[in-house]
Amino acid sequence: MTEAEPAPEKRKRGAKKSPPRFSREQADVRRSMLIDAATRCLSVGGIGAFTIDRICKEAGVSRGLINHHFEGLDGLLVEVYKSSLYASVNNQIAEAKRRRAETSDWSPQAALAALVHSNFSPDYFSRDNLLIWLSLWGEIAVNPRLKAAHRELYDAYRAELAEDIAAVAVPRGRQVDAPTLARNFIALVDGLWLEWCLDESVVTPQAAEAAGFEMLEAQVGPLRDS
Amino acid sequence: MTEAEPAPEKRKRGAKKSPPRFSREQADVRRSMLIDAATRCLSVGGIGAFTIDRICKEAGVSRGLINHHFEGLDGLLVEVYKSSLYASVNNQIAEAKRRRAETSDWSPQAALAALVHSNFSPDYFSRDNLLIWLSLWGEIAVNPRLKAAHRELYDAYRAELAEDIAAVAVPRGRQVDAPTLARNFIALVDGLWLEWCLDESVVTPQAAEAAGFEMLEAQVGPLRDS
DNA sequence: CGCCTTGTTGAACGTTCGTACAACAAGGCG
DNA sequence: CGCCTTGTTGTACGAACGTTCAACAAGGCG
Repeated sequence: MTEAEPAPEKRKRGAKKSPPRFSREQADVRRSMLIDAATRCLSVGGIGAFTIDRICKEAGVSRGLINHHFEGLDGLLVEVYKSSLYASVNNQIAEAKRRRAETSDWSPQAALAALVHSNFSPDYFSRDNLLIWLSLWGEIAVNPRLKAAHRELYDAYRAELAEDIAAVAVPRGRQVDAPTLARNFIALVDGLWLEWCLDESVVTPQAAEAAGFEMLEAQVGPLRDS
Repeated sequence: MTEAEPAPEKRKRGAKKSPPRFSREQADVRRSMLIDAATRCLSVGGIGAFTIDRICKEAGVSRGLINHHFEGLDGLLVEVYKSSLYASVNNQIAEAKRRRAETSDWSPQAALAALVHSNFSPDYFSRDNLLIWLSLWGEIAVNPRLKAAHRELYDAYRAELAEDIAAVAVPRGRQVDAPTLARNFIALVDGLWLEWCLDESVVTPQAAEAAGFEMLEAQVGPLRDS
């Protein structure tokens, strides 16, 4: 819009060939662009900014493109969920599984500490990211399709965390209700994250991480011995 | 709408006087009706159901009434916040203050236990109620006016909880960081509440209350001695 | 009974929303 | 160079949105 307009009048036949008005992209590339733009809108204006007009303007494309690449706006929202939440959580699960399998390189407590720590990395424990989650939580509570996906995702994450906890507690001879502890830990992290997003003066990411470790260490013993 | 319609045709002059088409209410009464209807809409459909049409239909009044009693739809949202969240939290604070002042009737640990317990009462720890909070959290993160109100409210609640914690810990000779513990407790409760709303199979209100007490008792000693 | 206040109505308006679709053009291919 | 595929555009459309406001009428008062 702000670029220099190249002669608004109709081009004569003899004029030089006009520059391309747009570029064609592979379907995957364009989908990623739209998902990224939609995610950006969410992190700025919440679910109220999740509209065709704003997303397309943010992506720099025309209004018709979302319905060409996705099943309506709802379809795009599901893809944003998968791309943002699903991908990042599944990534955490996959890395945790890998660490727990490599018993030669990773002690159980180091693997658990790494999983806990990853919850508080700036990429994840950020305000932008939380605003996306907050918007999606509000939708998950209402949208059955998202709700089912979210349950499956959280179940997997909770199970992985419980396994990591048990892998530390059992050799130490500690009697721990690992699933319950995992559930409470996740609740604490989400709650601290929420508080931080609504009022950043209440808690720092460092303090939140300390609180998370303290909850676990109270039951399974020290995890941060470095 | 479902009432028997009394003769749709135009009434003749000689006909009996027609029944009132609506009833006039005091401003306070009508405001309460609209706030209640708006709250109901939020608890059912989230922030997406917070529209003039649905709220007025839910309240059984015409579309023009919201703008007559409130400063637009945003004004009504602020009133819903004050009515739902503000009122219930301030109520908890007031009761906690009263209990803590009546040292003859309430021991410090009983007062703290009562405050903790109130977080899990069915009136408060309910799915309907959480959907309202979830909707409002999403708005608080975006709306500066709501954000300021929310910070003030949570600061007051956190301070009261910290005082109740200190009132138990100090006589027992326990060294406790009461403000931090209060903050972590609130985060845990909100997180458990959130998890329960998104997937009720993960946690029960009873289990959530147990988790809350355990977090506090790990630092200040037993609270539930009955 | 008739007036008056004012809570209430409902239509009208301009805006924004999501979707559909015909027209367009970019880039590959022969 | 011209055709063809298909990603992209931009308009059109109906529905729903928030707001405004003139008209209405319910209920109190004299």
